[in-house]
Amino acid sequence: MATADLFEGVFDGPRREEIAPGAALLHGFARPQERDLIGAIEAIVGRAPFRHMMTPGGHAMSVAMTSCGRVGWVTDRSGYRYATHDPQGDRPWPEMPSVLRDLAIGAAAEAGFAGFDPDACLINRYAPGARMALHQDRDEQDFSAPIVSVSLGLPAIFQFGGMARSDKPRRFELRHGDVLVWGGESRLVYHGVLALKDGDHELLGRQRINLTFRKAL
DNA sequence: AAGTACCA
DNA sequence: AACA
Repeated sequence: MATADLFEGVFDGPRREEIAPGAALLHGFARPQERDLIGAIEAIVGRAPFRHMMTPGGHAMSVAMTSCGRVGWVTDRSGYRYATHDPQGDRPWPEMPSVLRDLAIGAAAEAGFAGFDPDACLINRYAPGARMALHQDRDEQDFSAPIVSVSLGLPAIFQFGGMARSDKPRRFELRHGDVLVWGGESRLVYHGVLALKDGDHELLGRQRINLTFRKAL
């Protein structure tokens, strides 16, 4: 039996996988802070609840969203944009907690993007069946900053494509504690998430929570 | 400038 | 599951 088999299914510390130029999958990077991250998310959601936003085409998104930080990403019939205030309640978004911000900065540095200074963190909740169609993150002002994506709870299949929507996406499983960073040549790649398979995560139950850090302004 | 992570 |  190979040594690796002895560790099958056992957390053996962070592992970095370069999946494309400028893109790194940091397996298990967020595991040490998992409880603090979940606590911080609960506090944010208490003040800015998850909601299903409307696409410009008038369809409710299957993923429920909220934000924290200087600005949050919003969509409604008038389009996509970053806004300083939560449209539901017209209050500023909750501040970005240090445990979230420091994790994102650390992951970015680990992936080769030292000096990342996120001003927005979009928090996405996937219930079973929720998905995210292939799209680009292009509502930010400065594409020199990477995107940092933290996965918590149930695993999901992430699609990582190319610069053209027609480029066939590759698939990667994103598990609890994984952090995916993409920037540089990969900053504008099309990406998405397949419909979430049902399951029961020991900390988060029947859901996946994704944190996406950006420099929007 | 137009279109958008949506749907069938 | 990907496509038009």
